[in-house]
Amino acid sequence: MRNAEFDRVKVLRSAMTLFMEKGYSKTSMPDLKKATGLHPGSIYCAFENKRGILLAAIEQYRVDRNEEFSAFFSTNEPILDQFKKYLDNIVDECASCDTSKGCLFIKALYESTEEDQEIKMVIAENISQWHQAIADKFKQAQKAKELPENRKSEHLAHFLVMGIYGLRTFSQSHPDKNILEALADQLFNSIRY
Amino acid sequence: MRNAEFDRVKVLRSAMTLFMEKGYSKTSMPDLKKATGLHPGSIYCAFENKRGILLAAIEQYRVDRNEEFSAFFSTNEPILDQFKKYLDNIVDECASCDTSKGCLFIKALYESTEEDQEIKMVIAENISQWHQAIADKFKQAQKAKELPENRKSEHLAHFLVMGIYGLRTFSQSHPDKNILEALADQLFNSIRY
DNA sequence: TTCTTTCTTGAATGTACGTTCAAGATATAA
DNA sequence: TTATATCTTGAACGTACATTCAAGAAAGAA
Repeated sequence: MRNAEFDRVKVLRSAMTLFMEKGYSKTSMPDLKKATGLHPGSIYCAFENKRGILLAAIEQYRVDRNEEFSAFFSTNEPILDQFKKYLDNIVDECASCDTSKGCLFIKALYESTEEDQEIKMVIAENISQWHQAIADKFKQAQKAKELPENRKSEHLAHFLVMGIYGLRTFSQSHPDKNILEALADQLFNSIRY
Repeated sequence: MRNAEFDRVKVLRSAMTLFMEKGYSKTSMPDLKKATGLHPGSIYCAFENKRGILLAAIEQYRVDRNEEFSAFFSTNEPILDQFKKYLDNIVDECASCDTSKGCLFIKALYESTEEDQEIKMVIAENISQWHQAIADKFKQAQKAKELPENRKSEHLAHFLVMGIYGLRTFSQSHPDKNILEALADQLFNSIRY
């Protein structure tokens, strides 16, 4: 007879930002209260506990990144040009030094412990979906003769995923735009030829 | 008039292992006490505080990885063969699913916050040294005509560092030896040619 | 042996956190 | 308007942690 007052998506985006900036452990309930405007009781009612917020935030992150991916690949350009712009955007994120623009999957993966296999599994599944979406695009590019067909699209996708993770991780210590662009170029070229 | 009873290096290796397995935040003083056999007082006397243990562990990690690096590159083989074995060893670490065999630099980088710029700086400096050591080896390989000279050794080294970070991060969710080997092969090839 | 310096011990302290829950507020239905 | 169901509030609770420190132990010097 009464609906919740808060916007679930907005709350999750706030939590996402905090988890990326400070990490899960160092994000306290007071932090979440301050960022979301929600009181502990409401948070616990909506997400059960702190871990529930993380899981919901990861799911929201997946949805958001998914939409972003689709946007990059829904133009009329050649697929390789779409990939180039997709990579450029990642390089921009890496070079921005904006900690909230990192990858929540990586951040949560590195923070998850042995006891928390579920989080690892959820993220692994999300990454697999992302990998598959990339592989599908490479397959399309091969059919359109934009790419040679001597290498499997799944392999190319794995290499791109690895490269993106490398870029993101490298930028943690060396957020130098010139270097990152050169690395992205070489990565792109070693996929193209 | 009395020497400390504990072996500093052993203590730091224990701490290193804990920090890699559980992360810094989730490693508690009771954990450290159990793993090192040292009581809080002794730990605080030797390292000032928990953060001091992390800094000392990072330094020990640097020393250990440095020795390992030198060992791989002190044979009489061609330098590219040394690189191949170096990479193979990293792939083995990644595929082993042994959380203690990860990279403490990455782990600590991803856990460090904005307020802890010193940790980030220390690690960035350590990574730069590692990068330079790799670049020097590539330079040697170029002089020995093992590598073409059309790309700067510093760039090749950056690409290798990025690739290794990519492999390590990728293996966090997909510790599949076959995939990792294929990725390492492509990485190695895109440096060679 | 005795003295003195240094290291070791582990209980105690203060703090900060995740979580709970009962009282209060508010929106819808009757 | 009144009743009722649901959401919101925030104080309170228990726990676990990093850190301290004074007492005890032990090694070397005299």
